[in-house]
Amino acid sequence: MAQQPDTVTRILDTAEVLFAERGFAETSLRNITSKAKVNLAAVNYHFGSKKSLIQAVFARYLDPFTVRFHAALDELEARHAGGVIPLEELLETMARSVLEVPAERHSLKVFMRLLGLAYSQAQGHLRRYIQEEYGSVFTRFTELVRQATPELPDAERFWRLHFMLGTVIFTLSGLDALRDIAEKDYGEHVSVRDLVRRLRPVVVAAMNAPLPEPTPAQREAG
Amino acid sequence: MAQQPDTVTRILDTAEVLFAERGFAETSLRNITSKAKVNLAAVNYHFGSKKSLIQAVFARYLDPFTVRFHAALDELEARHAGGVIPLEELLETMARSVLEVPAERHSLKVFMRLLGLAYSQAQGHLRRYIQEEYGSVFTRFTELVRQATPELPDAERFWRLHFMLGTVIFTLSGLDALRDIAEKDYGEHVSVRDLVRRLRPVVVAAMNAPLPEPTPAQREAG
DNA sequence: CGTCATTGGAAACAGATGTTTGAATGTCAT
DNA sequence: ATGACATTCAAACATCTGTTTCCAATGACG
Repeated sequence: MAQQPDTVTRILDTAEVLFAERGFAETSLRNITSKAKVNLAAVNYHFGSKKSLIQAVFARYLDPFTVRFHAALDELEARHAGGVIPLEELLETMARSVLEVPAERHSLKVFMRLLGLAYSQAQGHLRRYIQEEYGSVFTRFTELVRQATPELPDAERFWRLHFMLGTVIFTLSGLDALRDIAEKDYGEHVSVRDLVRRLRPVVVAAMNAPLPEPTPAQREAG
Repeated sequence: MAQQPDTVTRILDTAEVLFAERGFAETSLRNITSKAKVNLAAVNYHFGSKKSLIQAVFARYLDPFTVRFHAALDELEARHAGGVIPLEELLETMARSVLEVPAERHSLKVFMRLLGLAYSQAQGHLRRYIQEEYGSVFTRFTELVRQATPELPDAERFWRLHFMLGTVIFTLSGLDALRDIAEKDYGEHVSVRDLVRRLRPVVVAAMNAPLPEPTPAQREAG
């Protein structure tokens, strides 16, 4: 009877799916525990609180991701031996790292949807937790992007990176809904890898877009 | 004592702010009514239910928006008299219509944050409501975009439009958090108009990006 | 001035929520 | 087998949720 995974794993497996489908506030502990076939108290026993459960769900994705991404960046830096890494390769590496992690065990859809929720849901504790726990990888990545795009003003690069973050998270986290529309309208089934293929030239073009016209004030000053 | 706006308006004004700050599920009717200084029962009396209140909050933004946007598109079509409207002008018109509406009475920040929530929150009823009520403007807009970008395959244009929708909604709905970081790191205060200025070349470049490499299967077929 | 429909408000409702409790059960090393 | 420990379980807890009820206040109209 111990053929199925242990309680902690069953809770996490169920919770991540329900969270991804309905959000955090809209998913009760009773939803989770009944579907996972564990006792209600098990969540508070193993995780302490619902907040901690949410963070644990994220950690199970983000911990392996950061390890892999750091390793991939190490290898990339070694390959270019002190030189500048082209933007395309940086983006490619990030995409590959994101795609690899959930492929092992979980679904990319869930992963991206969770990331989307982390940004959009109130849940201040989550943003803080992710920032403190995983901010360093992002910092390392943005520094490499800075070297790859020396002609971009810092502020402009900052905003464009976030523009593209929005593109990716929004698209992949709302994928199910969009996929339904796309399939109905164009009869074309869209896989995640297909979407990444479509995203690549768009993101590159966006990062390399011409600078915006300066405001009148800036024109006068510059 | 009737100097302040009536009950319905006070409820809507308060609700939209709280919804934008904390999401729908995380905002209780008691939060709203106590802050708006109206009786708890007033919400159910005037709106019927919390769901309807949420929809009413959206309607107060989207109704004027669709009117203005349709009018702006009418004018644009008349100006080009049957010819094709350039993509830049279409995007420009959309941006102007979005910016105009909340300027009158409410904050753009709230408006965009609500749009972001409409996509990310579960709230199936909301997506359905918005789609049914306001889908036609979006359809008209996308048809004009189709004429402006005849070289793009339909599916590609569909996805790129949603990529850009993600860029804009994600950025403007998480604006407060991003603005804090940007100001801390670059000392530069960022207004919404400033952000729109930065978005313009990025969105245009993204829409005009080269087509993605075909998949091996497509290469073989095509 | 009196009538009556409409709007406002305090209280109560039924149900759901996260969390805690204390006993029962299982699992090992001794 | 016994004792120590970790886990599971059913039940209760207090609190919060959206909604409804019922009565008082209000205001328009004959």
